[in-house]
Amino acid sequence: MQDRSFWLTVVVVGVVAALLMSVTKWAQYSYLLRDWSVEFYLLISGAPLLLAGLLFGRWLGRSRRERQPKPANSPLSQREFEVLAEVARGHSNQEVADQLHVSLNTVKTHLQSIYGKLDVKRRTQAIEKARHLGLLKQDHSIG
Amino acid sequence: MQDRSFWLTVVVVGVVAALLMSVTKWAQYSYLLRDWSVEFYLLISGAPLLLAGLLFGRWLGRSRRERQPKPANSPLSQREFEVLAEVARGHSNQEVADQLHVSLNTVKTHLQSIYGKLDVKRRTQAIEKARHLGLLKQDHSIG
DNA sequence: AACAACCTCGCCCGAAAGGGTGATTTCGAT
DNA sequence: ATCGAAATCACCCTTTCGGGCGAGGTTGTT
Repeated sequence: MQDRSFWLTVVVVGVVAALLMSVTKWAQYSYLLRDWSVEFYLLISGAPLLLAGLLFGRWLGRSRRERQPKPANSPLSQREFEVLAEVARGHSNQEVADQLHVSLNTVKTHLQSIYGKLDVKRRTQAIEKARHLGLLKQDHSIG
Repeated sequence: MQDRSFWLTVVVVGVVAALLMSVTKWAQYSYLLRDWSVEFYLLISGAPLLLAGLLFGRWLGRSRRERQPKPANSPLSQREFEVLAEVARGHSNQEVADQLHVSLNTVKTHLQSIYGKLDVKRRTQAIEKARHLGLLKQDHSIG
């Protein structure tokens, strides 16, 4: 992955590492720490740990996810249904990606298979057909 | 106007004029006509008349058009409602333009004001909101 | 183990949609 | 007569979508 969430993670880790180093530096000036010794490397090693934690959190969030029910006779898979439901609420692909905690490319891939399964060419057609097939409720309500 | 229908008209008129000239030429060779005289200019002057007829037909078709009913309390104008209804059926802007016999730009302009009136940013949102407001029926049915 | 289905993601490209400006015409109300 | 809303259209530019490719990992079934 080389998209938003990746770079977001990089930036976050970078900022946190910088903060940690600043704090260490301050502690040094305040004579709380004598030099860049054990504590420094300990704090710096915290960055990779944080990164690991973030990735693990992402993985966890992806594993046990509250999944909204889908019709049993649906040609769409669970995930595809979730994507289509978000799309039907008027969200953009990016918004759906953020909502479902996946990348933009993943949403687009899901949409491709949705279009294939429903035999349509556009998202609006997919919505209309899904509604026609009883896969979507009449009103998903927007703000 | 400098789009599809314009150039279509130009092409049609051009082809018809060419045909007329060919017929005249043939008549000449067949000794039915002696030279490029009165008949020639008469036929050639038919082209502008045909053009005028086409434009008039277009104007007529635009004037008395069967308009589908719209909710009385709608914030949308008659035409805007028609556009939105077509969009809700899953049609592209170009398809809507063809359906309503207007240009692609006109459809896009209508959509802009629709988005403004419904306070949305995308066509899917407009559909959802209109459905929520009771402006659109649940099922517009697609092929 | 092998297979299919599903979920995830990246990259590239072309088509469609969105956003803004400006303009003309028509028509009804003031 | 003028004023505004509606409808029509063009041109420009940016963003979003759609389509196709490949490619991993997981899960469940045979």
